[in-house]
Amino acid sequence: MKHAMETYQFFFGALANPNRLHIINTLRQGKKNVTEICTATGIEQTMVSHNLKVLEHHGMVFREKEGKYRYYTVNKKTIKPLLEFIDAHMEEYCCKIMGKKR
Amino acid sequence: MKHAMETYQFFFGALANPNRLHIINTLRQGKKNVTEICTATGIEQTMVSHNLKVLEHHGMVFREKEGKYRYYTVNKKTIKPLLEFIDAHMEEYCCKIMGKKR
DNA sequence: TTCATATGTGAGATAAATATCATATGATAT
DNA sequence: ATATCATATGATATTTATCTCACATATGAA
Repeated sequence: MKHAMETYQFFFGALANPNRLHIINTLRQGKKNVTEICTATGIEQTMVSHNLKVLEHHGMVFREKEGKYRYYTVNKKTIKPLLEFIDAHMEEYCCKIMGKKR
Repeated sequence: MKHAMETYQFFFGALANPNRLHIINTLRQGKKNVTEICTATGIEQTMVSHNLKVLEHHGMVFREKEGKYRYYTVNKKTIKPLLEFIDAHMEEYCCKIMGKKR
């Protein structure tokens, strides 16, 4: 059943990256344009653009044009419950693993 | 807030891999030992062992010893709702993306 | 139109994850 | 004790993802 599982690889692959998670996290505070994301996260602009493209393609963020700016918002309907679900999983099955490596 | 996000990278990193997803999928049918996982998935034994180790470390599967066999079970409490949640996300935000690349 | 600011894209360089191989350990049977 | 089957581990080879750089496009201002 490799086929059905490809969907999940697609999904998880989008989120298994520190820069993308950092961007998602900063967008949880509210919508931001690319430059604002850069200053908030300290990530270089072209890297931010590359990663925003991935996130948008995976439905994790949305984009809206405003003049010369592109404002991005996080997909709260997906991200919020997902992160909460993971918190619960980690609490129950991986308590005290983080803090060490991997 | 890179710190809080590391947890999520840890979590997603465990699942963003085709072999590990393949193993998880085959374990959904019921518990299997390593050799059974190999034949069911077609993945080489050492690769299966390496990946099972990762999955166990992340609380995605559990292991129980039975004589010379090690039986693995999937963490249904996490995996089942997670995959269903992703199905819903994909349906709503990524419909018709899969089938193409990435 | 020309310039400055904002953002996006492609390609090569770099880093990280995965696969493979050789071998180790552990258990049961002979 | 030895042989065999089951599983695990470590090191290197290979693949894949990420980062960086040079440049492209787009918008609004001067």
